[in-house]
Amino acid sequence: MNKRDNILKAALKLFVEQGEQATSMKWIAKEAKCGIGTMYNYFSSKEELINVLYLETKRNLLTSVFRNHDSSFSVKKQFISTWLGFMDHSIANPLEAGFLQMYSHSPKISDKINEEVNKLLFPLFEIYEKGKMEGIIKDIDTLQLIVFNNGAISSSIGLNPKLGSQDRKVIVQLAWDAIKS
Amino acid sequence: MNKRDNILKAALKLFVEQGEQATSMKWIAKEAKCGIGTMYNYFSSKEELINVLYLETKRNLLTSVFRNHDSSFSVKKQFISTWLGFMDHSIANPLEAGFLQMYSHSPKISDKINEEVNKLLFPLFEIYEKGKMEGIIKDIDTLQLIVFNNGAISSSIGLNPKLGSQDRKVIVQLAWDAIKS
Amino acid sequence: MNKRDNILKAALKLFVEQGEQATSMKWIAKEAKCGIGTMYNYFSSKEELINVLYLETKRNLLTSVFRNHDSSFSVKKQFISTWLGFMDHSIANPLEAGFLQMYSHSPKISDKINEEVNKLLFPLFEIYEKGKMEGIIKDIDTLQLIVFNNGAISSSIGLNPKLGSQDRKVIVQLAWDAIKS
Amino acid sequence: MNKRDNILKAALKLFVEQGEQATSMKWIAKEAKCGIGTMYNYFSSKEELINVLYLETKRNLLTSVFRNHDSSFSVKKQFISTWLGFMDHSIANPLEAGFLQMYSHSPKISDKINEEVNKLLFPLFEIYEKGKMEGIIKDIDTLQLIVFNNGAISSSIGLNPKLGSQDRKVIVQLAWDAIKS
DNA sequence: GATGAATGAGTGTTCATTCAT
DNA sequence: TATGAATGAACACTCATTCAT
Repeated sequence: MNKRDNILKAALKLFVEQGEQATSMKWIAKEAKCGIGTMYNYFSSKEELINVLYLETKRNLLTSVFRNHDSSFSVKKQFISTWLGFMDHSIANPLEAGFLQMYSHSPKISDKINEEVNKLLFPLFEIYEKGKMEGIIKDIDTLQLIVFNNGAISSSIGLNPKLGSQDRKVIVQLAWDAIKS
Repeated sequence: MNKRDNILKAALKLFVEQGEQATSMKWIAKEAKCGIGTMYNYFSSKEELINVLYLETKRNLLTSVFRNHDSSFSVKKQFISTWLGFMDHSIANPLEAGFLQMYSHSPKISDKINEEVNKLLFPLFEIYEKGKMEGIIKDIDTLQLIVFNNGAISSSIGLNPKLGSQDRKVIVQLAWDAIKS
Repeated sequence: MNKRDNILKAALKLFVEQGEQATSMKWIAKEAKCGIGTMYNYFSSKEELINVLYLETKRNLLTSVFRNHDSSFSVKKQFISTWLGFMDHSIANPLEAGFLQMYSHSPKISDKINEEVNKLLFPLFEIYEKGKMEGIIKDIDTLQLIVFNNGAISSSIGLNPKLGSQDRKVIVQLAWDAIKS
Repeated sequence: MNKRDNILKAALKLFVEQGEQATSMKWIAKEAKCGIGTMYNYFSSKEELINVLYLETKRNLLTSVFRNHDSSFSVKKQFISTWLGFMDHSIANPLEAGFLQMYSHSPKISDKINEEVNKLLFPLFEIYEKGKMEGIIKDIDTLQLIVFNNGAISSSIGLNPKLGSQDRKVIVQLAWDAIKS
C-alpha cells in the first residue's frame, strides 16, 4: 500500500482524535507504520503535511459534492443537491469533515493553499449568483450567504455526526429557507 | 488592578493574537506583569487557565446578551433581540469572540466546563421552545435549531468581524427565516 | 559555585576532549551537573556558548600575558617576555590553549567576537611596530610576522603540551631569530 | 572519469566550502553525481571517506613537494626548495591546503593514518638531520623544528591564501632564519 | 556495480511546572 | 503572597547507514 497515503491517513485520524498540537510526528509515524524519517521524504515539515492534507481533503470533498453537478437544473434543485451531497460526504467521512472544520480558519493553512481551495468553490458561487439574478435568492453578498449556510450546516453535522437521511433534508431545507427571497 | 484579572486579560489577548500553543506561560506572565510562579497561585495549570478563561468569557458574553431579556415579549422579538445582542457583544469584543470560537470545539475544554456553559443557555432554549409551542418556529429539535443558528451567525462574524448595524439585522433575519414555520 | 562558570568549564573540557561537534548539549549539562534548560538561561544557543567561551578564554589568556607588560623595556625583552608568558599560560592551561587553537579560524566564531579579540592584541602590535622602527625587526607586514610567530609557537605547544621552562626559552628564541633583522 | 575520484573531489570541495559537519553524504553524492549507496561501495563510512581523503591529499602534496628533491644539493638549498614547493602547491591548490589544515589535528583522523602520513615526511627529516650534522641548523629535536616551521608557514598561508612569489620567498627565509645556527 | 527510499537514534531547543527564597 | 532560576521530558527535524531492487 502507498506509503504517502498511509501517512496522510494516519495524520488525519490522529489530528481529529486529539488535535494537531497534541499529535507528534513520532506518533503519526507509528500509526502509519513507517519511520519518522520516511515522513520527511514525502512532506518537508509538519506544516506542509497539514497543508497538503487540508488541500487534498477539501479537494476530495468538493470533487465528490460536484460530481453530479448539472447547471441546467433549477437553482433550488442545484442548491439542495449540492448541500445534501456536502452533508452525505461529510457524514460518510467524519474524520475528513472534522479535520476540515478544525482547519478552515487556521493560521497554519497558507494563503496559497486557501487560494487553491477557493477556486474549487466556483460552481457553488455560480448557483447563488444565478439564484440572485432570478430573484429567488436574497440580494445579499454571495460570500456572506455561503458562509452563513456553511457555518449552519457544518455546525449541525458537528453536533450530530450521524444525522439520518431525513434529518439531512430538513437541515438543507432550513438553509434554503434562510436565503430564499 | 486585580492580579487574577490581569492574568486572564493577558492570556486572552495573547491566545487570540498568536494562538494558544505559541503562547508560553512566561510570555503571559510578562504581559500580565507578574512572575511565572504567581500565575500558579491562581490557576493550577495552563489547561485550567484556558478552561477558566473560556467559562468566564462565555459567561460574560451570555450575561450581556440576556441582560435585557424579557420573556413577556413576543418570541420573534426575543429571538431578534437575543441574536442581535450576541452579534453586538461579539463585534464589540473581538478578542473574546475570537477566543470563544477558537475553543468552542476544542478537546482542551473539559466536559465539566462545557456542561456549565450549556446551563447558561437556558433562556435561549426557552425562546425556541415557546416559539415551537406557538407554532411559529419549525418543530425540530431545539438544540439542533440553536446550533444551526449559532453556527451560521458565528461564521458570519468570523468572515467579517466589523459588520455594521444594518448587516447584523440582515443576518439575524436570515437566521429567523431559516427556523420560522 | 557559580552555575554559569560550571557550564563554561564543562563545555571547555568536553569540546577539547572530543570536539565540539561530538559534544551534545545534553552531555555538557551532565558534566556541569545542571539541567539542559539551565544552560539556555545563560546562553541562548550552542553557538553563543561557543562564542562566549572563545572570547572569555582568549581574554583570559591575553590579560594574563600582558599583565606585566611594560612598554619602557627594550623591544627584545618585551618580545621574549610576552611570548614566554603566552607559552606559560598555554602550558599551565592546556584545555584553554587547545580550545583557542581549535577555534582560532573556525567559521563558528562570529565576526563581532573576532573583532573584540583583535582589539586585545594591540599591545603585541606595538612591540613589533616599535622593533621595526628601531630597525631590529625585519620590515615585513606586522600582522604577517605575528601570525608567523604565533603559528610556530602554538604548533610547538600542540606537539608537546608539557614543554619545560628551558624548552620554552629555546622556542621563543627561534621565534625571535626568525624576525630579527 | 573515475567514480571514486569524483566522490573524493566532491567531498573535498564541500568539506572546505561549508565544513564537514554541514556536509551530508546525500549532498556529496549529488555533487559527485552518483547515488548515496554508491559511495558506500568505495568507503565504508563517512569517517573512512575523511581519512582516505586526508591521506591522499597529504600524499599528493608531499609527492609534489619532493618531486624534484635531490639530496645532493646543499642543506639550505634543499630547505628552501622544499618549503617553497610546499607553499607553491598549497597556494595552487587552496582546497587541498584548506582541508589539510582543518584536519591536521582533528580527532577524526585515525592514528593509523597519521602514522602513514608521518612516514611520508622522511625526506624532510633527512634535510634537517643533515643540517644539524653539518652544524648549520640549531641542535634541537628535529620534529620540534619541523613542527615549528610548518606551523609558521601554514599559518602564514592561512592568513593570506594568495601570497605572491616574492612573499613566499620572504616567509621561507623567516623559517630558515629561525632554525639556522 | 549502482541506486535512493526507508530508517530511527540522536540533535538543539522549548516550555509547563516546581520550589527555595 | 510573589518570584524566577532550575529542571528535563518532549518536540520537530537531520542524516549516516542499510538493503531490496
